[in-house]
Amino acid sequence: MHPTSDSRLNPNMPLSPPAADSHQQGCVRMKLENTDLWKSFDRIGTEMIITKHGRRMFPHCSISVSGLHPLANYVIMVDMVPVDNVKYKWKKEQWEVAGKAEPQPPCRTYIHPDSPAPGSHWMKQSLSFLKMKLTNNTLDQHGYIILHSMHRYYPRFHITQADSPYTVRWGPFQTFSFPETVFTAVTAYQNSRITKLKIDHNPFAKGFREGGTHSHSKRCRSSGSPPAKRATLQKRVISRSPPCLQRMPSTSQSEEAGKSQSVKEGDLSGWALEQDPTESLHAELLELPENDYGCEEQMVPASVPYQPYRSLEYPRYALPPNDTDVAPTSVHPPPHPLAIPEQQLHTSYYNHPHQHNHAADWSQYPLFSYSCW
DNA sequence: TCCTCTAACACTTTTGAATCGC
DNA sequence: AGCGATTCAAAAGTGTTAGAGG
Repeated sequence: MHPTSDSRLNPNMPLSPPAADSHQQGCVRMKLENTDLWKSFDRIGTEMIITKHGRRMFPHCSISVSGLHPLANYVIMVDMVPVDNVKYKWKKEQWEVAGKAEPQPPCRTYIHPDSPAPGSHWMKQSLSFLKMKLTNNTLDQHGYIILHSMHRYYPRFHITQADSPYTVRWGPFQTFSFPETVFTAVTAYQNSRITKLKIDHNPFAKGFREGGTHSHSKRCRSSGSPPAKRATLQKRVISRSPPCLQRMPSTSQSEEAGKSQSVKEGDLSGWALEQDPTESLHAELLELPENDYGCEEQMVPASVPYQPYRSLEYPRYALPPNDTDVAPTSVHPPPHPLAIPEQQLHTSYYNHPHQHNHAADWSQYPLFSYSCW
């Protein structure tokens, strides 16, 4: 079925340009940009700090997209999905299961600040979710993604044709995820190897690596603040020369534009949408045949109950062609990570068949907060 | 006692307003 | 006057650590 048919099914769905027919959702491809960095962390066991006031991810999510219609508007968003229904603890230099998972916090979806934007914009350059923040504060008012500490998650990216975040609900989704982006949410780093890796790669952590205060900042305070300032200025002058290397220009600029637009038009760009996990609006959809959803979420299989929910909205698109950009595709959700030896965990467990024993928990992760619509 | 979480810390990077020069 | 480049200060962001709390 074609997107235009969707519009007929859902009167509120914005009409796409006629030419969009030639760019079916099934052709959409997504690539994780900083794969090597993610894999470096993944080999050790990625940990993401979450704080009460929100913490950015590192490595951050950066993707590139292709196969979109250049003129059609799309909304791109990301949410976090629990890998399993257990919580972990760090013991004897490794992660161990510490019991059943906490009840899931309100599910939030972070919409890329540029949304909505035409396909040409999304395909022009890689998309950064740098400003997305993670928190463990279930009462958070900033719209950050709420996670539980000591639980494992992975980011899941969604693309849908929509002229406004408000109309996303009615559109067909294409969902992507990447096996190397699985991480454990923590309030303090547990694995010292992760700490070292972050300090090596994260520029903000240089304050602890350089200046001689690393690990002893409180006891060995350096008195040379002015020299540090000079160094900063020199670096800035240098970095100004190639602006494209400082940050993603269009991202930051359009981000600001998006913010001002959000004030004017109530745009939800850059904000997370919240869903009370106790809501079960799509519960009736969870009984769909499993083979109806396999092609929709690519790369990493997601929760069984989640996929049928979306597959109902767009069961007509063909599987995207095999692409080296993506991880091995499987129609099965991942098995329990701990059912696999630790050394295999990060390399192959997504290819393992899965027993669908976590369906109820995963079904708590719909895409949106219905209270927002 | 152990585990988890929080806040303060020192430092770097980012951001945006102000200033300067053409 | 307008524009782009540069400067500067404030804000934001980082990992570490001690201490609080369960």
